[in-house]
This record gives sequence, C-alpha cells and structure tokens, in this order.
Amino acid sequence: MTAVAALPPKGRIRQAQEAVILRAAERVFARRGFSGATVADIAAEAALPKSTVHYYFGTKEALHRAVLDDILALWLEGTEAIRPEAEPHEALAAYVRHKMQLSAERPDASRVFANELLHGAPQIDDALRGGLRALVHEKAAVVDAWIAAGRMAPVDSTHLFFTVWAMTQTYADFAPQVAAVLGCHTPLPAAEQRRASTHVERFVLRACGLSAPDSPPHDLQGPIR
Amino acid sequence: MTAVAALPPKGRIRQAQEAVILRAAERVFARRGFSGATVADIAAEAALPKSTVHYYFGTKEALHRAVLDDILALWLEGTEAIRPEAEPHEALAAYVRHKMQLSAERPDASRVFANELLHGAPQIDDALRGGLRALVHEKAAVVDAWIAAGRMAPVDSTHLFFTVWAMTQTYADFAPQVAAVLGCHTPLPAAEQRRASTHVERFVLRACGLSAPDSPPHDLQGPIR
DNA sequence: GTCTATATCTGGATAGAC
DNA sequence: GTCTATCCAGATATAGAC
Repeated sequence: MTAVAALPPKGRIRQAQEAVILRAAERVFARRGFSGATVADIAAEAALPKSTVHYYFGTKEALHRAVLDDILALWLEGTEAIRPEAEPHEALAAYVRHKMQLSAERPDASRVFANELLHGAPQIDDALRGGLRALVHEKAAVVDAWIAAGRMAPVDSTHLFFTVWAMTQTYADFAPQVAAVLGCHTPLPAAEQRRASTHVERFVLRACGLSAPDSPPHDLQGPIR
Repeated sequence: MTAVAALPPKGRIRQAQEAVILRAAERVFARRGFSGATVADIAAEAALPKSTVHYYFGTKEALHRAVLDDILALWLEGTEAIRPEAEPHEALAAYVRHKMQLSAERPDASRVFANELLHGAPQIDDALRGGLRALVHEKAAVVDAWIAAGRMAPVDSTHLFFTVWAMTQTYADFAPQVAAVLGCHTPLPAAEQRRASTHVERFVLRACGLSAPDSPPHDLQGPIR
C-alpha cells in the first residue's frame, strides 16, 4: 500500500515463525556456540523442518546476526536510572539489580553475547563502537559529575561499567563454575541467586562509597552450606 | 629402565613437539572456540602436518582436554598470599594484581577456559567440583576469619572470588567490548591496561573496607539512608 | 508457503609409504 | 617417528514436489 515501505511488510505468520526461530536459535547458540550449533539443532528446537529455517533467514550466519541484534537492544536498556538529577545510591543500585535480573532471566542472551565477544566480535564490533560506546560515554559523564560534586567516591567511571557488567554476567556466562564451587546445580536455586544479587549490589555500592553505614544482616553472611 | 614408570618415559623430541602443539592449540581454541577450531588450523599454527597432531594427541577432544588441564593448573595458582597470618589489604591487593597480570599476559588461556565454562564445562566440570571447590572453600574460610576479627568489611567471601575472577578476566575474555568503548585496539595498550588494573584493585579494596589512606577527598561512609 | 530429498563441501581421523 | 593421500560422517544449503 504505502510507498514508504522499502521491504515487503511482514505478514502475521512470518513474524510469528521468525520469533519462534529466533528464540530457538538463542537457546541453541547459547549452548553450543556459533560453530557448534547446527541448523538442524535449531530447527529441532523450534519444532520445524530444517529448510524452513533456511527459508526465513537464508544462512546460519544471518540468523546468528539477527539473534545478536535482538540481544544488543536488550543490552542497551536499563541505564535510564543513571541521570544527573538521580540519587547516586539509588541509581547504581537499580542498575546493578537490573543487570542481575537480566543475567538470571535471560542467561542464554548473555551467553550468546559473551560467545561473540570471546571470539573477537566479528559480527557486532561496529555496533559496539557505535551505540554502546556512545551510551557508556554519556553515562560515564553522569558518574563523573556525581564524583566531582562529592556525591560518591572517585572511581574510574568508564571502567565502573566494565566491572558491573563482568560481575553480573558472570552468573549467567560462567554458571557452571559458580555451581561447581557452591556444590549445586545450574541454573542456580533462587536462594543462591538472591545471595549473589545482594553480594554484588553491596559490593558495588561500597566500592563507590555509597554503602549504608552498617548492620550487615547475619543470615546473608557465613560460609556456604 | 625403572619398573616404576607406568607410562613410557617421554622422549625429548616428544615433549618438545607436544609443547609446540599445546601452545598452538591454545591460540587457535582461544580464537575459534572448540567447535570452530579445526585440527588443520592447529597444525598450521604449529607449522606441522595435520597427522602429526593426531599422532601425538589422538583426537581433537583429547588435545582440548590437555590444553584445559594446563590452564586449570595456572588458575589454581596465586592464592598463596591469602593465609590467616597475612595482612588482608596486602593479600587481596596481591591476588587482584596477580589475576590482572594473568589476564594481560595469558589472555588466550583465559579465553579457552571461558569458552569451556560458557558451554557447560563438559570437559572440566569434575575438576571444578574437585580442586577448585576445595581451594575456594579453604580461602573463603581465611577471609571469613578476617571478617570475624574485624580486619575487613563483611563481604560474602565465596562470592568475593567470583567477583574478582569476573572483573579481572573480563579484560581478556571480552577485550573487544573494552576496546570498542575505549576506542582503541586489542590487545589494550599498556597504559590502558595499567588504568584497568588500578581501577580493579582500588575497587575491590574499597568494597572490602580496605581502601588505603590515600586521599578519599570526602566522607566515604556516606549517610545515605 | 512448506517440506522431502539431495547435492556439495568441510573436517576429523587413519592407512600405509618412507 | 613422520607425512601424503584418502576415507567417510556430518553439516550447509538448495531444488523441486506439494
């Protein structure tokens, strides 16, 4: 109808099928990596014939790229709390909680992203040097302003982001290591997940000089088991 | 000669060849992952014919396992500083510096290990639940004793290790992300590497209530809430 | 639009000459 | 011990029936 649409408007069926395939692909790429995943695996996970996957996405690489694009959008969310007028303690706590929640609820997304970075980011390096870089610079400036105003301890604002990402995503990406040390299974039981989240939040806040004065609840401490 | 040797003693040549192959394999597995790496790649990297690799290690999986075993040994090092009589500030600072140095000097080892964890640790789960778990329990007990003695702030001692590993290894495993945000290349220039190391060390020490008397320009025990 | 059947290629592994 | 030549399983991608 409209002359504006450069691409053919996607039908309802197509959209639904693509969504099913993308979710299946995320799970399979997370488990096996890009090279280890096969189109047959993905088709089986989506309960579709192999050729249907090729019909909708063409190649395995194009499908992988589509999965990554979705994940990157997810990654750029969650920084809204970090704005000049906000309270540093509240803003950083909210950001850490958001990241821990993402790590717990979308571990496969985190793993696909991690795998891409681990192998040199061949497909999303451009996006990282574009959107991600700009976002971090903007938010780092906010943190720097807080520091200059004496509202939090001096930390390297850019590396603060690397640090928070690393601490939160480790529970998704390297879950087998965490589970092995804790002697439990993966995914982590809800109680362990809460303990992790509490730890990371308090750790970051204290490192930023934003911790509440005292009173650690004793039940959250102590050796495991 | 000796009846003690259960396995045939490795000849000089064999040992040298195996070492060459192991180093080449570490580089290739780091770049391409287990599934993405081919024996032909590894052989080319080692400047040997493909069959020689098979001759020494049998299968690609066995070679991968050998690489992982070497790396795991490297991973278990570096905790000697953490012992009851030590000064918490010194011990933790030394451990963080050791890990940052490892991340900078052996990034490929870190990446091979990360890739294995990312895909469920199929080959080293047993080792993690054995040696690694025992080591962390032992060292976490030391940290707990420091906390009980009021020598550092209360942190979850087990998760402290997850946190330190995550923060330090992120500079090896996810280098493309760091480089993209900083607008530089990978590996990171030496100056950026030092900046990262300084950040992580200060971050951890402050989170553990061990920050040096170095010029916090304001009250770190913020009154917030 | 969807699926069966198949062409084509890649890569792990080995046989056997040297 | 070392390397060339080769085998064969498994994977991507497509042709063509429905």
